[in-house]
Amino acid sequence: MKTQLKKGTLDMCVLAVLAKGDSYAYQLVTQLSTGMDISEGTIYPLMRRLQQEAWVETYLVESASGPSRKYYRLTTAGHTALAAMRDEWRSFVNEVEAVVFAPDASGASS
Amino acid sequence: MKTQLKKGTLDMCVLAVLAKGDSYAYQLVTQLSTGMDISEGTIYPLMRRLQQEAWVETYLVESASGPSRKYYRLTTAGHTALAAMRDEWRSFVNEVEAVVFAPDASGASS
DNA sequence: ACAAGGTACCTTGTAATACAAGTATGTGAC
DNA sequence: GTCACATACTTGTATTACAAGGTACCTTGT
Repeated sequence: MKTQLKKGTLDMCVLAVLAKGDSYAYQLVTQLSTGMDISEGTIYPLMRRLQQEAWVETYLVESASGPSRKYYRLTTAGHTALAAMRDEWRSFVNEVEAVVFAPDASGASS
Repeated sequence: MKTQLKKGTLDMCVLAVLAKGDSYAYQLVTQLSTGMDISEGTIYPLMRRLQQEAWVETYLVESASGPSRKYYRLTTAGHTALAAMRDEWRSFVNEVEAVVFAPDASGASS
């Protein structure tokens, strides 16, 4: 999958997944890897950014099958940010498609 | 407009505009700046990339109002690449929206 | 007890790309 | 002669995704 297209969308995707329920980084990689394809080297810096923006907060939970898991929970600001990102994403997609799938572009035989 | 979202889409947008008719960089900036917002510092390196991929070819046309214009014309390979990009864009949007606008995400209580 | 393998965390360094700011040249207006 | 505009181009900076590596915990086999 094209790396460049993902730029700026992964934070929105992660926030959207967290909106459905708390999770931890390793699991997010697993969940999002079906389809979106995100890797560990990406998620950890990303989670730190989200936390620095105060969009998520963390708590530790012990695991029976490995080290403690650091769960992330969406804050109120996180929900707000997610909503804004969804809007921005929608407008962006509309603008791109207005250019790329313009009525005149390919179909007509002129 | 969010810079990061544009990553990887501008080349597709430029190819799509060129599919409707030849143009030169300065004009592309003007056209795409209504909506997409692309800047000169972006377009010139981008055009060179497109040319290196052999997706566009150039020819010079003298202008009565300034330096000669370097027009870009889509090659056959360029049309093919544009079609592939459109497909990839569509799948990408679908995958993102499957995550971000998932049925379960925001509406339900509980 | 020890090795192996999966879970889970995190940190480098690298590549791609968009942009602001600057350089240069031609043309016409004042 | 200077100013503004059209047009081409360059350089340096920021953001981000990723591969590759490293640490630590826990279970299972031997």
